[in-house]
Amino acid sequence: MLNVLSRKLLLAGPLPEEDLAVVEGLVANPRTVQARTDIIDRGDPTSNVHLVLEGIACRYKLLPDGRRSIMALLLPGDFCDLNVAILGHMDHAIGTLTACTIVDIPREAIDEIVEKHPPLTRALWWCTLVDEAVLREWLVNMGRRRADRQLAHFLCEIHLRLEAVGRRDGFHLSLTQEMIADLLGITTVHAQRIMAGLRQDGLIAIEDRKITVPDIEALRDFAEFEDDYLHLNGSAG
Amino acid sequence: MLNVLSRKLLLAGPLPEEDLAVVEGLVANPRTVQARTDIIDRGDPTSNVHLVLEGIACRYKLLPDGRRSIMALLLPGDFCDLNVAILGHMDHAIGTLTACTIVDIPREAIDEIVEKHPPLTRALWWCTLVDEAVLREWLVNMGRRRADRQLAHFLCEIHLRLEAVGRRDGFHLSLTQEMIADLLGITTVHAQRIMAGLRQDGLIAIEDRKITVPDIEALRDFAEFEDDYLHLNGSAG
DNA sequence: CGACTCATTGAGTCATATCAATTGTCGTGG
DNA sequence: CCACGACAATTGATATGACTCAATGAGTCG
Repeated sequence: MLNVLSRKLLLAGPLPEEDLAVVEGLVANPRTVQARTDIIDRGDPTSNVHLVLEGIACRYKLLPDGRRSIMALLLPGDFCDLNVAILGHMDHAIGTLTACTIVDIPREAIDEIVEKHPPLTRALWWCTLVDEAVLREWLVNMGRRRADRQLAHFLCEIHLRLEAVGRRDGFHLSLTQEMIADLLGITTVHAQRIMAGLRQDGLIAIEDRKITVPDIEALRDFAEFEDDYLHLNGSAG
Repeated sequence: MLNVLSRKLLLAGPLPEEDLAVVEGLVANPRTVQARTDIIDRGDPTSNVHLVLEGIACRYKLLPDGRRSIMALLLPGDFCDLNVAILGHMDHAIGTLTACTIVDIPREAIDEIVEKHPPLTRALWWCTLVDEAVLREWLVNMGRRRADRQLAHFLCEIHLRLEAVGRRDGFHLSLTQEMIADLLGITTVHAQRIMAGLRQDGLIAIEDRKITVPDIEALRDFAEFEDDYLHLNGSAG
């Protein structure tokens, strides 16, 4: 059974046995981090590379007035700061939303991969490009879709991303309404409103603060969701 | 006098003479492209690399209902698709907003740089990371700022980015209200409204469809603009 | 005295209502 | 393509009450 990171990297295309072994070796000494805890703060110098093994983390910024904006969700298999070392400092913070398992990877391990394992390097590169593509789609989502469709679109994406690394298991998302509001760029009150709407329409179900999707196809239709931006079709290269 | 690309790459840090010469060599056989013309279409396989020498281009997507979302502005010195070759296909289109001068760079030239010129490779990498940082800031901008402040913030960014590559010359931006609306995720009518508002407050001036900024400091204050995300301080590494 | 129950409290979250601000839609004319 | 007006829809601001859950501390029983 492969770990999440291997599963994710294989989405970019096949990897030689040797490289896969290297990947498996990277995931060592995981540590647990509580929910709502910063992993990296804005302004920090860039040090180790962090990988999410379990749970949900996010990139975020705080505005002068205290409001928060979440710019990316980091799911199992996602790197927090693979390449930010090139930039001198972090221009945003990274924190957990739920309890997480994190692996710290020494930057030298990455450097060695870049030197000695071209196929694996390519896979890592692929990851960062997909992250960027997701960011672009979020921008479209935020700019051109109403909050209810935006949430639907977002849920479709997370559903697919979790499935891609083998973490579907029924797909239940456990985020507070405040977190969802910060994700969608709306207020918590409005988040409540649109969630109530989607629930009434049977597009989502909520029990015990967990969101589930009874009919993913219906939700995709509602959101006008097209998944090409996630580049999961393995047509890399 | 260095060309725009050299100026931009030097923002990442110093480069050896040899690498600078390579950069200068890249910029050959520029061609002119009319305003509102696609350079690359969504779904296209990835081929040559394109570089903007003059004018303004953008990344954009079209929604099923025909609305457009502009996700990035490509200014002189910006690459259109430096690294997208890793992904099999373009998930968005790239088109000109104003008339542009474009250089087509064979992908092999990039491959050679990656093989033989580590400092230059690092500079190219820096470019893509800054692009991503800008994308994140746009997401914050769109999610958490009112349209007028959002426009102000956007103008501050363009001002700085043009200045960084030596293209300030008074800073006049010549975009239609529709383009600005597609940039900010609003309607053209609303774009008209907020532009009228900023003009009334003396924060921008418009003449002959060109936006100018009489007092950049006042605009920065209004937008609560912080420029750290552009990583122009040369503290790379 | 120690272990246990069980109100009380307070923080955090969710649900809902009302009113206001922002933004979209449509239409008209320059 | 820009300007502007009138009206509608979406979203924000503010307030209130219900609910959960953990922490606290008083009281009870062994």
